[in-house]
This record gives sequence, C-alpha cells and structure tokens, in this order.
Amino acid sequence: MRDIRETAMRPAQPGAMRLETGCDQCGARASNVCSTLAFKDLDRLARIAEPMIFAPGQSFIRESSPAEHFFNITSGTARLFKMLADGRQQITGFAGEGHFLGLAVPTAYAYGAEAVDTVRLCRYPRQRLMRLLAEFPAMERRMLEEVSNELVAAQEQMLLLGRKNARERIASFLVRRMAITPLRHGVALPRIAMVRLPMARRDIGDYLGMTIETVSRTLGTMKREGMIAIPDPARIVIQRPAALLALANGLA
Amino acid sequence: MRDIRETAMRPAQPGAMRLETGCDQCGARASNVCSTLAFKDLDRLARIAEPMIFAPGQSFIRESSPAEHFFNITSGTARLFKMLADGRQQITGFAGEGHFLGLAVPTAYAYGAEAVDTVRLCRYPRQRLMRLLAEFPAMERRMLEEVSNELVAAQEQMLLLGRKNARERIASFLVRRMAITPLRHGVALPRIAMVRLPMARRDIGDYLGMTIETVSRTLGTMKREGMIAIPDPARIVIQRPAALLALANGLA
DNA sequence: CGTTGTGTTGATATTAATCAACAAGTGTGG
DNA sequence: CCACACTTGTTGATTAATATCAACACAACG
Repeated sequence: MRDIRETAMRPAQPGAMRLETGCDQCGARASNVCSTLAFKDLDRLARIAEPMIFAPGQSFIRESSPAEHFFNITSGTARLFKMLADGRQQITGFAGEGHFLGLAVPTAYAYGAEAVDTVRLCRYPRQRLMRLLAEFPAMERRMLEEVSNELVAAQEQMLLLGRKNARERIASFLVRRMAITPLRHGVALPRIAMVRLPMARRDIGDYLGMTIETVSRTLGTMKREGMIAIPDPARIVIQRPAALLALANGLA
Repeated sequence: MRDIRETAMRPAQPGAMRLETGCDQCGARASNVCSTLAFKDLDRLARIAEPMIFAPGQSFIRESSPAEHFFNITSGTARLFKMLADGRQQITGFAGEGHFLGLAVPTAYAYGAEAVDTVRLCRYPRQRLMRLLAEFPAMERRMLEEVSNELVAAQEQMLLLGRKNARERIASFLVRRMAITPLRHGVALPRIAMVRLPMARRDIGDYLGMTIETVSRTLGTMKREGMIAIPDPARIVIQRPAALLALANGLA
C-alpha cells in the first residue's frame, strides 16, 4: 500500500474546490467526498487515508465488530449483508465506486462487507476523520445527504421485500441496475439497455429475499417472453425497458 | 392552532441549554431536537414551529408530494408507508414521540404518513429550518445521528422481510416494541413485559410483509404455546422474553 | 481429465395467501 | 332502547407461490 495522491480539479465555482481522493496503486479516483473544501483541507484528509485492495470474496467489514474505520470505495463492487445465526443472509445493498461505508454506525458495524469483484478503497481511521469533519460543516452536510439517499433506497427495498412478487423483484432490480449503468447523454429510459451483474445469482437472491433457483427461473421466464436477453449470466440486455419498469412498479 | 411555547430547562452542563418544543394546545413536549443550542437559538427555532393535531386515520404527508415541511412528533403514533399502484402497502416504520419526519427527502417525500391514534406534532417550514440549521452544526450532527439510526433500523427490517418466517417476524416486532415501551430502571430484559400495540392488525401486517390473517394466526399460536398472553388486541404480555428474543434472532 | 463451482431446469413440499364465515365491539338512526 | 350496519379480529378450508430437494450442463482450473 503506497501513498495516497490527492488531486485538485478545476474549481466548479470561484472559491470552491472539488475533492478527489484516489491511490497511486490502483489509479482509481473517487470525487464525491466533498465539493467545497479548501485546498489545505484536501491535504489533511488525504494524509489520513489508507488505500487498500481486496480480492473477490474477501471480507473487509465484520458485522458487530467495533466501527474503527470509515471506507470510501474507489472501484469494484462490495456486498453489504446481515446474517442470522443459522446462515440465512440478507444483502442490504451493493456498494460501488464512490460509496461510503461505515457512516451509519455509532459504535459497531451494523453489517458485514465483502468484495464481489476486485475492490479498491480508501480507509480512514474513524476518530481522526471525525475530528476533521467537525471542522468542515460542508462535509457533514454531504454525509447527511449520503445517508439520506441510502435511507430512501432502504425504504424502497422494504417495499420490494415486503410486498412484491418474484417477477416484480427481479424487474425492480434490473431497473435499478439500469440506472446505475452509466448511460450516454443521461438518457433516462433507452430503448435497449445492457445491465452488468458483477454479483452471482446467490447474491441477487440474498438481496431480493429469494432463492437462487427462483432468481434463475424468473430470469428464464422473462427471457422466454422476450422482455430480456441473457448473452451470459453476468449480462442482461433489457429489450423492453418500459414493460420492465411497469412490472417493477406493480403495473403489470 | 395557537402559539408555540418554548421552555428552557436547567442546563445539563454549563453553557449548554436543552431544547424543548411543544404546543400550548396539546401540552405535549419533545426535547430531542438538539441538546446544545444557545438560548436565543431556541427562541428562533420555536418561532417558526407550527403545532398541529391529527385524528386517527388522518394523513399529513402524501407520498411524492413536494417536501415543504419538516415534522417533529410530540405525542401519538404515525405510520409511514409506501404504496404500489394496486393498493399493496408497505409500512416502512412507525414514528412516535420525539421522532423527526421529512429528514431524508431531498425534494419530494419518499413515503406517506398517517396518524395511527391521535397525533400531535410541530411542523417547520423546510426552507426556513434549513437556513437555521446551517448556523448550528450541533443540530446538523443530531440530524445525521437520527437518520443513521433510522438506516440501521431499516437494514434490520430488510433482514426481517427478506429472510425471516412469520413467527420470527412477529417475535422480532414484539421484541422491538418491548424496547420502545419505557422500562422502569432501564432493565433490558424484564421477566414479563407488556407491549402496547396502538396500530391495527392491518398495520402490523403491512409492516411485517404479511396478511392480517397470518398475523392473527401467529399471535394465536404463540398465545397457545404460553409465550405471550393477549388480554385485548391492543396489548400483548410477553411471558417468556428470552424465548421470544431467541425466536426473533432465528435461534429457535 | 477429474474436480469444483455456478447456473439452469424439473419434481415435490411447505409456507403463507386467499377466500370464506363468524363473533364481538362500535356507532347510528329510528 | 333496540335494530342495523360496519369494523376488527379470529379461525377454517383451499389455493398459489416459492422453497426445497435433486439432477445435470457447462466452464474454469489444477
């Protein structure tokens, strides 16, 4: 693990500086920590960051362990999960580039985290980061915004888990993923979209509250209906986005 | 709706003042907005508060409507819910005395809110409150804390909805409610506890992702097993708290 | 070239939903 | 005051959806 390098980008507005953290090792960048920090603050933040890299399957947060660190993913996808004693697992979310982990944890982590594919991230000692944060109200506001977004997503997921059937769950998942996939020109609903699924069927099931068999069967049915195509298990082509969206919202 | 009255309590620490908001009309108090505001700040906050009262069943937040207000419940219980077009409903949480509503909403409310029993609350114009907040970092931190707690609860609920069976869901619900009921001396797990359920079976079902029939049947089974007693539909006596807790965590 | 992991598909079991009936409580109007 | 409608909760019978158990195809890998 080598030194972190911080980059000051061209100011979006006069007097404002965009923060970008990354690491020499992986070359990745995350630019969503805070948008209004002074140059010297960037420096102080970067100085306490520890860049790390994790292979697929590696765990980097253990549920219920003391929350000593704060994480900022720079590339790859991680699964965040809660477990029951008998091994039943619920994935509460997937965290990708730019996501924060360890925000909503007063003392102990409320969930575990594992790398889905190769994950690069920057780790910050929690105490030191918190002391820094206290000095930068803008950063605190950015964190509130981030946690709020997560909460909205969590509420949406509760609706899915509590009230949607298998087809609607898969459709909702694909629609959400479609939004995550970077779209050219920011078009909201392209005629045909490709969704990448870096996670295994097991993870999709544990995220949507169903078994791998039901995930597979439901995808198979949609494929037979011409709603989607599956060139390989990790890629889904959305052939009828409008129909999928309607299904996701229980309108079909 | 009359004037709001603000009360300055004896300072917990020198220089710190505890905030308490309430309304003359209902007499209720909520003292958890912020614990470290100067006296003049209390005054400014209280000046923009609008005390309101809602009868059982009344709606005071409509899903997807512009988030123009921020709410602080002073007494009673409200249900927060999301709906699908065909009427399926998921209650994302119950909000009681001291809870904040409308925090995690950038532009539009992500959920609707209705009074379960008689609800008294203080409403704050969002814009004006936000301007005030910007001046009080302590308050912003308190909000982050609140949203974080909600997020942790939401993740716990995802585990429940995605992976627990009917018995485990009901057990988890009762255990959670048990924690909410104020306990004398703060004892964590009393030998016998009483849980009040101000909400109807319909609401419990919509919260736990099951039908009213399954809620009723599951409670009936637990009663027959001697795990709980049901003096009337709105009160549950926990007769074997340890067994209930084990069941809630999937250990039975 | 066997081994292992992943995804798919089929047959069966199980859980909870649905449909239905009814009891008890509540409010209304005559 | 009673008759009535209406709501809520409970329980029973049946159905439907998904889980479970099982087999197998296929790719990756030593």
